[in-house]
Amino acid sequence: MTRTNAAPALRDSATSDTTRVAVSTVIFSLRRLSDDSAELTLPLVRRTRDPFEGAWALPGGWLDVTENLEDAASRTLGETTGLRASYLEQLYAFGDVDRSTSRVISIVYWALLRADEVDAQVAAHAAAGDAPENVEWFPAANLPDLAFDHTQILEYALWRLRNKVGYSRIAHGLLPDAFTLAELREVYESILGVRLDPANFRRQVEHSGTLIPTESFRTGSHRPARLYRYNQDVELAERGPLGPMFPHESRTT
Amino acid sequence: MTRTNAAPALRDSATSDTTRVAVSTVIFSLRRLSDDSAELTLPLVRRTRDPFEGAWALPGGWLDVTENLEDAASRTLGETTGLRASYLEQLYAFGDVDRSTSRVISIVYWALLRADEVDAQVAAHAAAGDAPENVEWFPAANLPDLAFDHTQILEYALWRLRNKVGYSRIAHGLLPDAFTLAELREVYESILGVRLDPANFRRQVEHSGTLIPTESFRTGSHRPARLYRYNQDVELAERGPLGPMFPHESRTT
DNA sequence: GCGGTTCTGGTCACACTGACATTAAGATGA
DNA sequence: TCATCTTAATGTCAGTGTGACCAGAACCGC
Repeated sequence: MTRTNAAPALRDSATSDTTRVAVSTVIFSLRRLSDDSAELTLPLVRRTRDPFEGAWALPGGWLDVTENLEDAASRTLGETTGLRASYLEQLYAFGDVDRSTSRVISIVYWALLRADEVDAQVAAHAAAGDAPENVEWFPAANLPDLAFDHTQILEYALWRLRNKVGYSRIAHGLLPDAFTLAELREVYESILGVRLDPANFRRQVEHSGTLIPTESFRTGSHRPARLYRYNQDVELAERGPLGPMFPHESRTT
Repeated sequence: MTRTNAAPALRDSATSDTTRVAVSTVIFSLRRLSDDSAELTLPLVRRTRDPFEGAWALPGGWLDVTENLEDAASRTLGETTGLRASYLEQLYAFGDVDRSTSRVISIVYWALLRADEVDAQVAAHAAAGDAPENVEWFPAANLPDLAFDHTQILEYALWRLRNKVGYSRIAHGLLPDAFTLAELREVYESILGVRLDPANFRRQVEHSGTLIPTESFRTGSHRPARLYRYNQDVELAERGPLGPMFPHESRTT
């Protein structure tokens, strides 16, 4: 768990003239703020090797010859966060000649983690005092300078996330099994950076057929809100002929 | 012009255990049929080397260490067709371990070629008798068996094209500078495989602000149709932070 | 009980769209 | 010459989805 690879690291920057392939992942989750609003966050890894040593970078690593691209993304995602993604999609292949000191093709994925799982994991690490070295969560709206072209990569990932949230159901990937409509709406609001009308939001999302109402309610300081579950029969996002996201698993979860 | 590379060819299938990077491109254009309808077509390259020798494959080749990904796609596209793409976009990076006899990562692009330029090029080759060896155009609806996983790649490219045609202006990439609304509608119809109402189509596309009416008309067997030009101020497709498609060029065309 | 806040359901106007009717304008053939 | 055919272009109408907004329901804390 404590072993983490910062992507595009170079063993040997000058000698080799071959092209190497790295896989990195932009990992999104939500963090609850003190004022009870939510904020988009993502984990970064501090580089420990030569180019950009000490700088923050996307989690990732070299592609193993015997490893599928998506598996590499899942693996490094697990190594940095200890979790499994609720959504994982290829973002883009970056391969400009001058993006690193040697020729590196970075195949970048982006992922969503359930906010509750991240909170639990972080709390567990804090309790045990074994928080992973060199990994830190940053608010997506306020990032440090990043190594290589990772700033542009992240910008593009954010753009894709904001776009996709508008025409798919990926927002559910940040929430636990059961959630209120207000919580779901808050996900949209923190990703898009806008405020949505609660009544209209309810109408749309209820009418979409992706939610299953439960008989439970979330009780708070005000009128209790009904809890909903996500309809597992509906894909989080249409992927076309690339098929379902995790064909290796049974869909019984 | 006659030199063509079929993508993922292997010099040596067994010995090397390194990962190699290839760039392939799915090239779409339109062909006018005898019944005066239009058909989506694409060029394929016949493989001349060991794995899948003799089979049809996507145009492409190995990535040069000193070459950007998009440049490699442009280059092989030019080598197979002798033309420049009016639209070029990265499709996906395919990298499953078992997709070839050795480990090959294929970064696939897809492109649109103007139908008139393709027609002119094909006619010129026919006249000069120097038609490129091992290159043939196939209707997208009726393709032969392809080498490697290229059939799935092509299916995905078609899916992306059909999707994108619905929310962007890429259809213009298949047409010459001036065109009638009926011709533009025909592009949509042959890509989507549906028939569109001429009146409603006109309303939508006119209202979108991407067309500039000219004072010329196309005269045929019936009432002449006004010719339109594409509004160059509008991008064919929104690309987000990846920026404009060809930042190297001036936009004065 | 009362005020405050959120949840939930509803109304209304507006924009967009699909279906369809109608006129304009040229080509063709009797 | 002129009726007919076909496509171009404009217009109408009903149904749908959406943003803005209102109002009652339900609970908390005082």
